[in-house]
Amino acid sequence: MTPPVRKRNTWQREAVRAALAGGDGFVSAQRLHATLRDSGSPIGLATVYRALADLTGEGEADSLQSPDGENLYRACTPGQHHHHLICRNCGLTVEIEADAVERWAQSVAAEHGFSQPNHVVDVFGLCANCSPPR
Amino acid sequence: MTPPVRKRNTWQREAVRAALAGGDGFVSAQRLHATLRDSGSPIGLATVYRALADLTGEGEADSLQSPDGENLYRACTPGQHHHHLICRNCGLTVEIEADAVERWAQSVAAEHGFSQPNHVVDVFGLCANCSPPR
DNA sequence: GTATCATTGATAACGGTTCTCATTACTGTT
DNA sequence: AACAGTAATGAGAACCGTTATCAATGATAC
Repeated sequence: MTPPVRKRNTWQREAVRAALAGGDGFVSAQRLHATLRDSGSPIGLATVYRALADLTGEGEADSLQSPDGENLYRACTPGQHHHHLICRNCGLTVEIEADAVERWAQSVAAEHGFSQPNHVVDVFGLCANCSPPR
Repeated sequence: MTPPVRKRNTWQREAVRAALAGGDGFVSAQRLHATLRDSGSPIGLATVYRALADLTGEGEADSLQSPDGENLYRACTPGQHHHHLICRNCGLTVEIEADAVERWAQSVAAEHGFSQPNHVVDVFGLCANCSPPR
């Protein structure tokens, strides 16, 4: 029914996907753009934003808000839902299991008559390396 | 040692505190400013931001980021740590106990060598009134 | 090859927040 | 009560991340 042409394959989109997959922790769109530019890609900033939004929508990337209002992105196994432990100094990210929290969010929401719970559960801290010596 | 003059009492600061205490759910700084202005206060926007930042720092207000990047504020009993269940349609807010989550965040952080966990745990959803009929 | 139309990218616009700096006014002292 | 010192204020500019605009480009179907 729907014509086969929905999304076109462009090297730009692929470059963003690759750059995201290559990175370790969460990256901001701007940082990703800078990285790509430094690697020689003449990709535009707007395109990076668009690609990231698409990837997030398709479940190929995970996004979250840093405490200072930036949107951060990270490659992510599709469809899988999990949370993160992020070092607020170096950006190191650990994916964490949160089944318990998952259930808790659901039940707490239901308990108060809320539907479609969209929880935000992320822990920012200092990783072992970045923790103060004492 | 430190001179007794640290913070001055101004009607502006008090007005912000009062407006915050009067409100029900979370409010954005801009909305709070508009409300104050509508009530006749000639208070400036920058001052509202400063007052909110101060109140948050002193633990008299709670702040969180809405999913679209705004900072929201709410009066809060000092020193008490809790989380929120927020209706993403009407803004209704319910304070929720999260002892379990609290402990979970601590242990998960410690488990991975992280210190000073600063967790973000908030649940956005649709309250009973705003939920779709079916 | 050609036509179509999603995608791109430079730049402008936008919205929230912070900064600047001259002015105001709270505070402790005289 | 008047004063001096100095936080605090406020209008507007500056900032920063993000989104919209729109002409040019190029991937895809035929």
